[in-house]
Amino acid sequence: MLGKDYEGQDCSLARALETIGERWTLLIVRDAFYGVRRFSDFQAHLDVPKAVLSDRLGGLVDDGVLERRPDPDRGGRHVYELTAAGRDLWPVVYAMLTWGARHRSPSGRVFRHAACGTALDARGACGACGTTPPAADVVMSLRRGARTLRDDPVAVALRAPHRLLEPVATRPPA
Amino acid sequence: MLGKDYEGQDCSLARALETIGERWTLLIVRDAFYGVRRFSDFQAHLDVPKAVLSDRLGGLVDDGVLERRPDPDRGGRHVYELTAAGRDLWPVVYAMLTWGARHRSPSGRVFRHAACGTALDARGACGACGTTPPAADVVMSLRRGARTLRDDPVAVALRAPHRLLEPVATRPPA
DNA sequence: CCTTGCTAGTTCAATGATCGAACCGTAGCC
DNA sequence: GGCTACGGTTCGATCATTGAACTAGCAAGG
Repeated sequence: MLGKDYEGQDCSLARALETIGERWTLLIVRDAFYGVRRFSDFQAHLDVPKAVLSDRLGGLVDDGVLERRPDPDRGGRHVYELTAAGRDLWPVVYAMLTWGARHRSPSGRVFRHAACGTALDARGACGACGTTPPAADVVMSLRRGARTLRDDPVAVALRAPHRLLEPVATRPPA
Repeated sequence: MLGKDYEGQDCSLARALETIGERWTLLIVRDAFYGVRRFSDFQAHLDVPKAVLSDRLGGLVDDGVLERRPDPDRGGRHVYELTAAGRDLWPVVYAMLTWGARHRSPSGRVFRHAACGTALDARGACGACGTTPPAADVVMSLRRGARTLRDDPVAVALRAPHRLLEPVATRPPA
C-alpha cells in the first residue's frame, strides 16, 4: 500500500493498524498463536511469497510483536515467537475470528477453556468459570466433519486439538 | 494489494480480513461508530483519496457492513450507516483501540458506559455493572489535555463527549 | 574434502493497488 | 441562467505484491 502508515490520524487504532494492518500480517500473528514458529512453516501454511513473509516477520520483530531467536534444535535457523505485546493481540484475533464465523462463513474450529473444557463465548470468556482466559489457556480443536482444504504440515498438525502458543510439531520426531 | 483475498485459508479470520482487512477500511468503520455518515465527512476526517473511499464504501455496502440510504435532510445525497453486522464489529474495533493505546501510543480518548459513566476495561466491559455494553451504550470523550492535531469538522465535533453511533453534527444547524 | 539437500532468505521483472489532482453530473439557491 | 456544494469518476505516476529464480549457511553422507 502506498504509504503504509496513517500519520494524520491521532488515534490508537491507526497506530495499531500501522503494525498489524498490512496484508498477511494478522494471519501471521494468528499462526503464531497456533504455535507456528519457523519461516518455512509460515510459508507453507499461508502460501505467502517469501519476500513478503520476510518483510512482515521483520516488521513484527521491529515492532516488538514477535521475537526472533536461534532455533534450539537446529532444524531451521531461527524461530519466531510472540512477545508479551504480541500475546496481547489475542482479543483482536479472537474478535475477528468470531465476527468472521458469525457473518462470513461458519468456523470449523472451536476454542475451549483448557481448565474446564467449556467453549468460549463471543467475547472470549468462559461461561463456566466466569473468567476470560489468556491465549495460553485456550485449546483449539476442529469440529467434527469440518472440511479440511489444506494439507500442508501445519494444517495437518492442527487437526488434532492443540493448546495455543504451544509449538506445533510439523516434523517427524527424530 | 495483489489479490485482496485469502482464498487458500480455510479460516474465519481470513474471511473477516477479506471484508475489513484492506487499507483504510477499519478506519472507515471506526468513523462510522463515531457517527460519521457522509462521504465528504469521511474524506475530510481520513484524508483518504476519494477514489479509494468510494471503493471501500462500496465494498462495505456490498458486504453488508454499511447501508447506503438517501440523506433525509438533503445536505448530501446519501448517508452510510452501520448495519447490525457492522455494529458487531465493535469488539474488533475496541480491541484494536485498546492494544494500540497500550503498546503504541496512549490514547487521548476514553470510552465510558453511558448508563453509569464508568470507563470500560480492556475487554470492553463495565466493571461497575458487570456488563459488556454494545457500542450504542458507549460514550466517547477526550481526556483533558489531549493533543488535537486535526481540525476538520469531524475532529472538531468529536471534541465534545459523544455517544457512539449517534450522527455527528458537522454542519452548522440551519 | 566434496557433494547433496535443507532452511532461510534476497533479487528481479511483471502486475496490481494506491495516490493526488483534475474532471464530471446533479441538486439547490440566487 | 449562473453559481456553488456535494458526491463521486477518471487518469497518469508511484508504490506494493507476486512468483520464480537465485544465493547463502549449515549438516550429513560418502
